[in-house]
Amino acid sequence: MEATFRKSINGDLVKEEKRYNKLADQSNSDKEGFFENSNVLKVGKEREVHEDNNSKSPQQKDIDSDKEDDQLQSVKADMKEVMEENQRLKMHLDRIMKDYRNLQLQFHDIVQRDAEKTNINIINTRHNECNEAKFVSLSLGRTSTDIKKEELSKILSKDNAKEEDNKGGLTLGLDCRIDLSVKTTPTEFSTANISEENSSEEVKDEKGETWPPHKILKTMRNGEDDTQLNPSKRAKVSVRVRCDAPTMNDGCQWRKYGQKIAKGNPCPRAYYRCTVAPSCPVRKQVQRCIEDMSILITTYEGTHNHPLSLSATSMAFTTSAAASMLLSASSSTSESGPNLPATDTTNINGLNLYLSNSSNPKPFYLQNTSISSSSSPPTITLDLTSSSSTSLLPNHNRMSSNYLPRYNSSTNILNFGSLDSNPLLPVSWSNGAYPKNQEISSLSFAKQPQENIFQSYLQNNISAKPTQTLLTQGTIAAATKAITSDPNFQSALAVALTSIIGSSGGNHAGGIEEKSGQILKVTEPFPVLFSFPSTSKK
DNA sequence: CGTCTTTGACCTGCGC
DNA sequence: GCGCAGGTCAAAGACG
Repeated sequence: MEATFRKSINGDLVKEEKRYNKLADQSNSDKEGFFENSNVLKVGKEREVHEDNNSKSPQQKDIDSDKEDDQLQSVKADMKEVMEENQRLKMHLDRIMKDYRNLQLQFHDIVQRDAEKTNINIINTRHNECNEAKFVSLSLGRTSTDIKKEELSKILSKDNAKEEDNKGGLTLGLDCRIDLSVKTTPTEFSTANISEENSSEEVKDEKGETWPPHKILKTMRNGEDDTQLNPSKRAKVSVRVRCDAPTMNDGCQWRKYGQKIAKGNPCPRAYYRCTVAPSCPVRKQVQRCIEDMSILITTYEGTHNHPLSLSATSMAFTTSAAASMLLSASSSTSESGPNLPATDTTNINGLNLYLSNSSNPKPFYLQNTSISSSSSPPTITLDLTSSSSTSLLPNHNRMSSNYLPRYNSSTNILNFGSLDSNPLLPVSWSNGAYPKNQEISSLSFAKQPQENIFQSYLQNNISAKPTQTLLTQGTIAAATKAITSDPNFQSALAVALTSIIGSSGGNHAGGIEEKSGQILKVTEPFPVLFSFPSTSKK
């Protein structure tokens, strides 16, 4: 960024210098031209000059010399202006560079401090392994590893190096890695940590040889631990959208690696692997809905270990938010016992959600195997096929419609922003409501004011105080508490969920209303995982 | 020629 | 142990 920044600033300076030089040249050429012409007049066309001089009156000569003086004066004035402007720009550049360095130093300090605290927390946590701990990962698609203190500077320097290489490409800097990679209890989101470890593993071996993805996967399979083998700890996020294209544009690059005819659906299921980074473990399955061929079901699994584009980040964010709810619900409901029928209505952290089996998909449902003792991984499905998703809670229609992702079938792009947002920029990380003079404001890349619940919530509750608490475990707890206790978030989430459920035809929502007496009111805090659920290998 | 897709073979987990 | 189904691999072909 610094390099890019320098380039742009320097570019301006160079332009100014060019302009200056041009003016200088012009003035010189004017002068030279004047003298040249004079010479020509004197030497080449002596006769003419003679005649000319003779033909000109003394008054005309004075007028000519006045004109030349005026020209010279104006050119000199221009040069002076340009030089002053150049000086101003240079001073501006210096000031900006100074600010940038200060910010960089501050960030470095914070990361270092957090690493120290994290290490302390890890030690404490290991002493209290029997105690359950709730985790929140705020990695927005990228995930974290147990970053050692000394590695931080490397990472920073690497990032800087990348930025040096990255010519003008903006990278979303919200990938601050938070992780507490400790031995986890069964209720913790260990899969996320595992995938993070895997995903962030060096793609190169000791010899510096780059491994192809399949080799990495094989290695990962050999070295994995038990939790990764446990399918009940994997979580998948399915997204149902109406889409005519073979696959929807979610901002990532995918490579198809397989296709199968699954039982019960004549439409083949396609398997895609994320190719943005060679070691990225994220996969997705794409299959047409048997009931409605226009509906495309995309199932995401795994955690991206690389920076994401804005639109991909949006998808990662939304799906991981859904996954977090699923995992939260999973861990919560599993405590109530494994004998609950899979289609039972279960109160999960205050959220009344219908659980169902995969053969009978509902517009929004949890497929919770920890309840049904099924072997399939838990899956959460987001149904984006309904156009009007705000049949309930009319007072919140505008909010919920803005908070819900929409799929634009014409552009084949999933849009997580507001209705009037640019479809090419599904999520803007800036917001008109965002307080100015916050350090995080430097992370704003888009300019459309939006009312996306997640982004605004992040901005208000997490991003707004990045230097103080975001990277500490205390912060994590605080953020979890803030997220889950904030009535705005709760109501917005309730609206979003209600909208999804309500859009399905009212039966389920009605059931919720009847049974709970209140629509999807979040009554208890639940852990939030802002990253993809992990990929678990066989 | 490199990249991507296709597709049959293979592997693995699970139920019987 | 066997068969089935889901998931993955990798060779071959297509494509730009």
